[in-house]
Amino acid sequence: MLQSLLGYNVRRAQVTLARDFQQHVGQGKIRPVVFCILVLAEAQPGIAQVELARKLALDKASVVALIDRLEGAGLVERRRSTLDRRRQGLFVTPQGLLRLQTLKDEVSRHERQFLERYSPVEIALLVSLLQRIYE
Amino acid sequence: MLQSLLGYNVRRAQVTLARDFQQHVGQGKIRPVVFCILVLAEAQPGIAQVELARKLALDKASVVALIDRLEGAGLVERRRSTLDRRRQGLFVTPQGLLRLQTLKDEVSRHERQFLERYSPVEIALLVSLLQRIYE
DNA sequence: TATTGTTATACTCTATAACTATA
DNA sequence: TATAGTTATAGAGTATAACAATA
Repeated sequence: MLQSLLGYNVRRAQVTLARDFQQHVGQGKIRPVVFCILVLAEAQPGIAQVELARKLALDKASVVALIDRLEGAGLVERRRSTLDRRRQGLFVTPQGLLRLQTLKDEVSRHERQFLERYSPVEIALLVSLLQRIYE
Repeated sequence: MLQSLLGYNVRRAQVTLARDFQQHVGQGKIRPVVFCILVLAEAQPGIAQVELARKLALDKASVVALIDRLEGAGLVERRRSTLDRRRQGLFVTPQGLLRLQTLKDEVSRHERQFLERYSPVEIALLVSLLQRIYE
């Protein structure tokens, strides 16, 4: 009966993926959300923290704490925007880019373990069905 | 690029479902995990706490805390097994059964909001694809 | 007035480790 | 020795509220 609930199945899948991520990515020190921040900042240098919060469905205050640690580790830096001085654009440092490359490889290996269980069509389908939940 | 990651999509879906659950079930006081415990205890009266932990992918110590609160609210009770005196079987109280019925209705309404977005075939497919991740 | 970022704070959720009582 | 349950504890992860600076 539990197995028929969408919420139960999504939660079990999420827990499984999160634990495997922790075991195989960044020696357990990089969380999925932090990885996402790095990826987004690389794709869109100078991205605002509010926008990260929106894209990751977090409160902006939570994002601040995450970036504090990333900045402390020298992987990103904040730069005040000259156009809108309220904004602190986020940039991945050269060291961060290097680290990100390693992380991406680890994430790929981690994901592959699960993607292997599907055909390409099934993966595309699964992703698109999941997006219908949160989009 | 993030959108192509299985982990990202599952996480976003899970967060969306969990927030909606909190808004629509048990006045925000019942968490998904707690609901699951009630359902499992109803389906299998006297179920052991270790087994709940296993089925919900939690540590047994975490289950103890959850059941403490359920017991405090009078929704379940522990009864020492006479066959194996280490075991504390879990039983839903009459009051708990009443409450569970309400919760089930609320969960159904909550789930329906999302299930509406799919055809029956798609739902079955989504669930079966998700199970391949955690089974 | 609204928005960006920040700080301080508190709460929830979970695991770990060490323990007991039973087996 | 192993298992079921418990306690104490600590560490995450997050949100809320109040604030400063800027628009």
